[in-house]
This record gives sequence, structure tokens and C-alpha cells, in this order.
Amino acid sequence: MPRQRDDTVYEETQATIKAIARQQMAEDGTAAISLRGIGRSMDMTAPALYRYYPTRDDLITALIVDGFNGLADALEAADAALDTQPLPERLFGVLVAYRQWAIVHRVDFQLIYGNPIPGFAAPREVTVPAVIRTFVPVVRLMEMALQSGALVPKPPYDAIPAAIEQHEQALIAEGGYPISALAYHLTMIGWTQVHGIIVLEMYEHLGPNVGDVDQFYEAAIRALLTSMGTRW
Amino acid sequence: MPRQRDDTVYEETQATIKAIARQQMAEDGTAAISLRGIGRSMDMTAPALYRYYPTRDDLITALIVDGFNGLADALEAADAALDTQPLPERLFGVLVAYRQWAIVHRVDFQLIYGNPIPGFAAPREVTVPAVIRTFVPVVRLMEMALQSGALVPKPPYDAIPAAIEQHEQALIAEGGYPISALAYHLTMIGWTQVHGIIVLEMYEHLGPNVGDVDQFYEAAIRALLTSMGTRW
DNA sequence: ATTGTAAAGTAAACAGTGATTACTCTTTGA
DNA sequence: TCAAAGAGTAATCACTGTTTACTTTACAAT
Repeated sequence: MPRQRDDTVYEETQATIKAIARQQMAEDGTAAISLRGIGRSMDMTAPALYRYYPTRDDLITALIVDGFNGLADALEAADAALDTQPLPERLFGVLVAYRQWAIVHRVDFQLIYGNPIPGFAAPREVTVPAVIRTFVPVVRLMEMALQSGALVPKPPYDAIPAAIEQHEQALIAEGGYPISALAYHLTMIGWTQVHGIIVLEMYEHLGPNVGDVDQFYEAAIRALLTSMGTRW
Repeated sequence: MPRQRDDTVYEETQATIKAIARQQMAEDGTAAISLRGIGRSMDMTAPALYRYYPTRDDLITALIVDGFNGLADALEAADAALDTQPLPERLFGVLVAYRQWAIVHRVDFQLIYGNPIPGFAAPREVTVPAVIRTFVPVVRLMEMALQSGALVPKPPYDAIPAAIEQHEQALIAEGGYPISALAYHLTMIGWTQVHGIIVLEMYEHLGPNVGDVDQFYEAAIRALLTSMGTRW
């Protein structure tokens, strides 16, 4: 609607709105995003915000996209920071960074991977590519480990059910990634394991059962990578 | 407050309220529980519901407790139904039942393991024991498998980090369960894996990536059990 | 310098929400 | 028979997202 003389102040206002929304979430949970509350915090009335986001769901969608990108950035940064390490440790380190980001950015993680709002669900055409970006660093390291012999797939992790391999292969071809189906598949398994621990931890279900979640996480991930055939 | 002459009609009304709340959730998601809406559906005004649940959060807590018990019941039923099967298949079958319940009772699962409402979190003193009940069947089968030799723990799944073993051992002693720390620990790992797949599937993140989630789940669980040392 | 136009913001209102209070029936046990 | 307690209601408070109609502000071109 706007976009004429001063684009930057418009975008700055959008950024301010998102920042305050994030702050509200951090204080009172993902569902606490309130347009009227945001308005109050920046000396504006609620309807004025509609000049910047046509609806509350659009604001939330914007926050979700930011969240995915933040996670992807963190993983890429961890990957880059560990580039002198041997491949298995690098892969492990990126997975540790994954959980680290989730814990530090608690509500963002809940927002992007949880059940943020009433009937609201972010449009898949925006989330699916965003999700893919978050495990590109992982799947790439996995592929490198496979090719370099740092990971020699060991039964039962040396095979993929036919129907799934076909689907994964199609996705890889579609995206044009230089990746084997096995690297992709092992990443999916690792991803689900990582995610399960983080989610249970986040909602206070895991801590009471294992005590030190840090140690549990690292042990579980190392065990999984080992059982896949990682040579440390 | 009540509890005098006619307890049963009081409890029936409570049950009706919960049933309608569940129906509302099923239609419009976990956050769609509205006291006024429930009232409308049963020809009552909203304030009248406060005779049965002092606050909306108490109603939700009751629904959560029901949810945990429903899941636990389903697992116990699956366990019982499979009692002629060999132990590994029985364990596998119970884990399949876990996901089955989650998919059939979508919103109940989201309610008990997710982030149901604004700042709301069910009191831990009620959820923790309920959670424990849900994995009693699993941990028992795990112990039986270990003792019978159907599961011979294989590295790296034959050891537990010291601090965690200590915590788990204390929990076991506290509850007085006839269970080894290893059985408990392997259950925790399996639980987190199961949970990760279900949660990602539930919010439409996994399906697009692997296609047939049924197959992915069964393959992943079989692979995990195998790598732990299961003899099928 | 003035004017016209579009962007930015506001006030008021609508239809909801959970929760509380004060009140009225209705049933029942002594 | 009648007081007491249970069950329910109407009215109200303080919120929410959203829409509409209106006003202010600021800039660009005449």
C-alpha cells in the first residue's frame, strides 16, 4: 500500500512492531501477541498497525519466517566456526547449536515448530522452504561425512525403505542439491531425534526424567551418530 | 463446593462440559476452548460453568489429565493385545500404538504435550506422574526384553552417562519400580525419538520431507531398536 | 508559497472473550 | 412447612482483533 517516498521508515516501523511482538512473546508466551499491547508499547493505537500488517496472522507469519531464518543463520554460523574440526565433531557441533538456539530463542522455537495460535497455521508454501534451509547445513555435513569415510553407514542405517527413498530422491532432484538420498535420510532421522528431545525439554517433560538434559542430549546424539557408523 | 445429595448428576455435568470442550478442540484447535461456546452448546450461560470448574485453566487441566490417562490406557490395551507376540514385536507394537493414539487423538496430544494456552502450563505435580504412567508399559517391556535376552544392549547403547544414571536410579528407587536404569534410559531415548517424529508429523513438517510417514516411523523405530541390540 | 493528494494515525464501534458479582429460582432435608 | 443450600442467570468489567469514518501530517508539483 505505501511504498513511495520513504520506504525505510516504513520498514523500520515494521521491524519495531516485530521487535515488540517478540518481547511480548518472551514475557508471556507465544499467544500473548496482542496488537493493542504492541500499540501501547510504541505510543500508537492498534488500528494504526494495520497499515503495516493487514492482519495479526500476517504479523505472526512474518515472525515465523524470521524465526526460521534465525535458526538457519545460527546453524550456518556454527558450521563455519567449526570448519577446522574433524567432520564428525563438526556435525555433532552443529546439532548442539541447533538445541542451543532452541533454548536461547525459546518462544521463537515454539512459534515456528509448535502450535502458535487458535486456528492459525502458517502457509506451507512459506514454511516448507524455510524448514529446508534449516537443515541444509546438516545434510551437507552428512554428505561430506559419507563421502570422506568419516561416516560408513552401518546396518540398519545403510538402507532406506523403497517408497521413502523414492520420495526423498525426488525432492533432492527437484531442488538440485548435490546430495545422496542416504545423507538426506539419515538427516531426517537425526532431525526427528533432536527435535523430540528439544520439544520434551522445552515443555518440562524431559528434565524431571533425566536430570541433566545437556548431558542427555549430547549422549543421545553421539550414540545415534555412532550407531549410524560415525568414526570419531 | 457442591458434593451433597446428588453427586452423580454433578459429575455427569462435569463430563458433559469436558466432552463439549473436546469437541470444540477437535473442530477448531486446542485454543478454541471457550466457556461461552460450551455454555451455548449445552443451553447454559457461561457463569454457570464456574460451578463445575472454578476457572478455565482448571477445565483444561482436567482435560490434560484425561488425555494422559487415555494415552496410557491405549498403550496398556496394545500391550495386552500383543501378549502372544515375541517381546521385540510387542515392544514395537506398543510404540506403534503410541503414534496411533497421537494421530487419532490429535488435539488431545497437542493439549498434553504442547503449548495449549496463553501463559497456561499445567501444574507439574499433576503432569509428571501422568507422563510416567504413559511410559510404564514401554519401560516394562524394555526390562523384560533385557532380562530375557531379546535385547542384548550393544554399544553405544550399553552405557549411560554417570550423572544421568544416578538421577534415573534415584527416580526408580523413589517409585519402587522393578526396573533397571538401562531399561529406563533406553526408554527415554526411544521416547524422545518417537515424540520427535510425531510432533513434526503433527505440524506438517515431516510429511513433505519423507512422504509416507507411516513407513518412516516404523523404519526409524525398528532401526533404533535394532541398533540398541534387539534380536527380532 | 500554495495547494492538492496520499500516507499515517485516531476515535468510535462491533463482536467476541474470561471472569466476577449480585441476584433469583428450585430442590431438598429436617 | 420452611429455611438452607444448590444451580442458574443477568449485568458488568476489562480485555481481544478488526472495521469504518474521520482527521492530521508531510511532501511534490504547480
